[in-house]
Amino acid sequence: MYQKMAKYLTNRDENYAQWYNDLVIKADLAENSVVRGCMVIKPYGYAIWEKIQATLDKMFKATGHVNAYFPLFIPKSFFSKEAKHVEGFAKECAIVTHYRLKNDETGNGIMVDPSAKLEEELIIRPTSETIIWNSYKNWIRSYRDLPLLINQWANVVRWEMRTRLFLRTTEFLWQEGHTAHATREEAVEETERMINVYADFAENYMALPVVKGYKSENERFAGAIDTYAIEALMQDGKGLQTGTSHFLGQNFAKAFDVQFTDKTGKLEYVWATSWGLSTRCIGALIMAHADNHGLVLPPLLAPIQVVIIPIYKNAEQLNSITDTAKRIKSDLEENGISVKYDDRDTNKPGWKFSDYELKGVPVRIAIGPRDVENNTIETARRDTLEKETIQASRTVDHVKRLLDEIQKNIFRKASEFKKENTWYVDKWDEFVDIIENRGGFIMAHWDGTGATEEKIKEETKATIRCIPFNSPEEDGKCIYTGKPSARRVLFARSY
RNA sequence: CGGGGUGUAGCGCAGUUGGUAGCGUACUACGUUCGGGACGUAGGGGCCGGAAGUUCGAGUCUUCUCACCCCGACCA
Repeated sequence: MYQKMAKYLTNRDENYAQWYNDLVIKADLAENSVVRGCMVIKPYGYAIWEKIQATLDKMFKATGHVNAYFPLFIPKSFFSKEAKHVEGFAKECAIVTHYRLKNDETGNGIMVDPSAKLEEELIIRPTSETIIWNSYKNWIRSYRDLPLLINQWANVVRWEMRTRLFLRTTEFLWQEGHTAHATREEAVEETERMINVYADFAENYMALPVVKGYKSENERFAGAIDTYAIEALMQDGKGLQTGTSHFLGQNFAKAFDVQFTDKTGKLEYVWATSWGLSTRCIGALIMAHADNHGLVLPPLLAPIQVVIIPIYKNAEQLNSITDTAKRIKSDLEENGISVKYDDRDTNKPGWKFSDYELKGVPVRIAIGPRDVENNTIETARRDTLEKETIQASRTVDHVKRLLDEIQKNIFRKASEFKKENTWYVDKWDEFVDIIENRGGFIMAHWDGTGATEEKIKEETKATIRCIPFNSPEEDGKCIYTGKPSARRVLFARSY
C-alpha cells in the first residue's frame, strides 16, 4: 500500500544524502535561494523554527535571561581585538565595503559607486561577541551591574564553501546568549546551566538523545577557554552537534577592557559565557526521526499536531462530516492541541494522507460517511503508521495519549538506535572498521594531544565530538598511539 | 581554488547522420471518481543558459563565456 512512496521520495537506505535533500524540499520546509549557499525557509519549515524559538525562549526566560538586539554589522577593527577569535572566523567573513549604488554610465544597469567607499569596512556578524562586548564595556561598572544575562535571536553569516539546507548555509538563524559575571565560578556555572538547557530541550522536545561533553582543543570555539557541546547521532551513523555553550574566561573582557569594581573595591575583569543553537537543529530533527514516508515530527515541536481529513462523495456527506470535524477540532483545541481541518476539495483523501505523512504530522484523523453513521473516527499515528477506529466521544483522551506516546516512542527509538550504535573500542583496526563500515559513536581512549586527534581525522575523517561529562575515570591506552589515557572520548564522523 | 559533471516547458528528463522540439509530471476546463498519492477527454505553456562562428539551415558542429551541481581543502 505504501510502496508507491518510492516514486516521490528517494529511499533512505539507498541514498541518505539525497533522501535528506528530497525530504526538505518535498515536505516544503525550505529551498535553495538564487543566492548561492542561502536558503529560503518556507512557511512550514519556519513554523517548526517558531516552535523551537517559543520553547527555548521560555527556557531562557525561566533561567533569568532577557532578549535584546545588537547590530548585524561589526566594525572590522573589533575583530582583531581577540587574536584567536579572528583566526577562527577570518576565512568565512562577508565584508561591506560601500554604501551606495549609482547608474552605470555605460548603460549596463547599476554599479557600486566607488566614491562611496566606507572608511572602515563592516563585517557581517559571523557571531556577535565583539559587538556585544563593546556595548557591555559601557554597561558594566560595578559588581551591582552583574550578572548580565542577555540573549538575542538573530541571523549570522559564515561564508561556507559547501552548503546543505539547514545543516550548513551561508546565512542561518540562531540564538546567541552572551553573559557577563563577577566570578569565574559563576560563569562556569552559567556555561553548564545552558548546556543543560540545550540537552533538556533536545531530549524532551526534539526527542533527541544527546551526549553532553567538553570539546577538545581542536574543536573548541575560537576565543573560548572551554566549550561544552551536545552531540546527537543521526540515522546514517554520523554525529551532529546541536548546541554549544562556551566559557570565555576573561578573554573578551580583556580584549574590550571590561572591568568592574568588586565588593572590596578592587578592579577586576568580567567573566563571560556565550551559547548558541541554530536552525541546524531542524536538520537534526529530520535526520534523527524521519523515514521513507517523510518527516516524523515530535508532537511538542510539530506546527500541526493533528490533521483531520474528510472522506466524502458529495456535498451532503461533506456537510455532515464537517459538523463532526469542527466539533472535534474545537474540543482538541480547548485542550491545547493544534489542529488543522483539511477540507480542501482540490485534493483526494489518499493524496492528503501521503502529504501529511511527508510533513510529519503526528496524528491524522480521518472521518468518512461510515464514521458519521457509527459515531466513530479513524486515527493514524505517524511514528508507527498504526490506525485505529475509536468512538468519536473518546477523541480528546485518545489523541492526548497518542501525542504523548509518539513523543516518548520516537525518543525511545532514537535512544535505542544510539545505544546500538555506540561502540566501546580498544583496537585501532576495529576503530577503522566501524568508522568505515558501520558508523556510529565510538568511545575510545585518546592520549589527549591535538596531534593524535589530527592524525585520526586524516586517516578516518572521524573527529572527537566531545569528551563526555559522564565518561568515567578508567585506565586505558590511546587507540592510536597506545599512550596512557584516563578516560574514553567520543569519536564519530560528523556533519 | 583544484578534479568531474550538467544547462531543452514550473519540476524531472529525451532529442539519432544538422532539417525548425517531444515525454513524464505539474497546470487549466469538463465529466466520472473520492476509506491510501484516481481516470478519461480537451487545452495552455519554449529566445533549447548566453555570445560569436561554420552552414541554405544549428537544441545538435566549433570557439568563447556564464551559471549551477557533485567530489576535495574550511566549518555550527
